[in-house]
Amino acid sequence: MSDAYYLHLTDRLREQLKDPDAFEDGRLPSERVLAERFDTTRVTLRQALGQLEGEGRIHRSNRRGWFVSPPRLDYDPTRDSGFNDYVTAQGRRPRTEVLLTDVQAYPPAAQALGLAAQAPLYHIRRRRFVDERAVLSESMWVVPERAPGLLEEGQFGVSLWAELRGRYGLTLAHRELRFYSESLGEQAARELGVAMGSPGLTVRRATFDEQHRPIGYDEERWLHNALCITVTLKNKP
Amino acid sequence: MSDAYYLHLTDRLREQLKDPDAFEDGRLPSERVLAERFDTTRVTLRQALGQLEGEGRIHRSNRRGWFVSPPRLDYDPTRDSGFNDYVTAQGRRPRTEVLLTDVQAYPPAAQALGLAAQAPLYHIRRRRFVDERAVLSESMWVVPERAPGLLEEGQFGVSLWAELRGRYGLTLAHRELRFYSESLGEQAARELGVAMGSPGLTVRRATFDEQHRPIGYDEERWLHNALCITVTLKNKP
DNA sequence: TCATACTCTTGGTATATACCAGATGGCGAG
DNA sequence: CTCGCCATCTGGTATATACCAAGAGTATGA
Repeated sequence: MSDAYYLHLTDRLREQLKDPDAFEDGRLPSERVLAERFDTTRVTLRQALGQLEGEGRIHRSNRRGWFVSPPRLDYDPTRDSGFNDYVTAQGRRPRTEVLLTDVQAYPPAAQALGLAAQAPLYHIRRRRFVDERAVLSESMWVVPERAPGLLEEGQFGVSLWAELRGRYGLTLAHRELRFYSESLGEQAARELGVAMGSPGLTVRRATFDEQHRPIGYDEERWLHNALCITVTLKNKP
Repeated sequence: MSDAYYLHLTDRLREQLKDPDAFEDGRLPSERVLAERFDTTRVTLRQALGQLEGEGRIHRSNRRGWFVSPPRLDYDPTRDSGFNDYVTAQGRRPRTEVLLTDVQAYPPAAQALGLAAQAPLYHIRRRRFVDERAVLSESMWVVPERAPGLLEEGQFGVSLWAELRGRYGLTLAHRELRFYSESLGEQAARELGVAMGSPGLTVRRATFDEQHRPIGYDEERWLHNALCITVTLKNKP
């Protein structure tokens, strides 16, 4: 079906997107304007926009409009270099907001860490930005015994891992990562300012120290087109 | 907007999906039937189905219908255990089809391997099934000097890595992986029997031997809800 | 027997239209 | 000047309808 009309629209839009100055502020005209310009309906136009969204070329901010997507962020979840470090290293501007800190039990975290389901854990929920665009909503659970008093200090805006390493002398020796593609749920969508059901990428990570004792667990929800996961490794037995 | 009607539809469908025997052959009723049953239009119903598709609960086969999705396959791209091995290990039934073998230059592969852009490479294109559902379309490029005569034998249906290891004594010592979420293009969508633009997950992998000489490069296009990437690692410096 | 043609069913694409709900920015009151 | 309201933008949801194109199975004919 390469002759569907909406595919012609995607082609024409793709063409325009190549010129970075075509849209002021990286903002596309409204759906109504575009539909009229291409002499079609909003329904069909939205099909074309959805296609480009899937390709990672554009994204939308809930009820604000469509925008040209910047290049994906390279992200290596096997390293514990902080978000701020690798975003800055790629010439982008990072920002972090702490949404919530509390103590709670979270059975999936407990299970991944090999703890009792109702074991209380330090919980930190954050939202992270690249160039003022919210791209990541994450929750982190830390085993209290590994980092007593962690929540009291509250400088999580920087690097939580640096904190764990520097203040508590923890070594992250062992990691279990899982990632998969899944549309964003209601909470994550709200926090990232996108429509519920927008495509997303989930990263779950459990970390352990050298004695294989659990340190923490975290769940990250990314806008799907905001990142490219990169892993470099050698000599896996 | 948790009160949108289509979200009620997803809730009701989700409920029904919990009962594995609710749908014969894992097949959902047609869109027309469902729309009538829920007293709505196909347009709205498709919105609900799209939501469930994004969640990975159902999937569609092009113009055949909607189906309940089986559990995701666990996949560790850092290991070179063959597709057949880990699919079987998870109690599923693997199958592989070789679509094409030839010699061609592929600049992205060459770049990832540090070779001249027009360097000829062995090329193998395959399609892989789990329980007779096509879930993966992949292309593999191998440096001819590492595996002379590779294409002549033609037993790629089993494990290509085993072949490289056993017949050519190659050791996969170094890997560079990249993965990201991206909708499926025309070719991959056709080969997997899904609609173009369906959500997908792309894995790119460059492999090197102990002397850091390039061995091969491959690109995998997965149905997004068919897999969960799992990586376990220790003591990354 | 086997390939071909037809038919029915399915999802895929499209038009036209309407109203809802959140984001924004300007205007006016304090 | 600042705060809060409100008109006006935006995308989000929904109805009703029509036709197209590919899959699947059945009937048909050599």
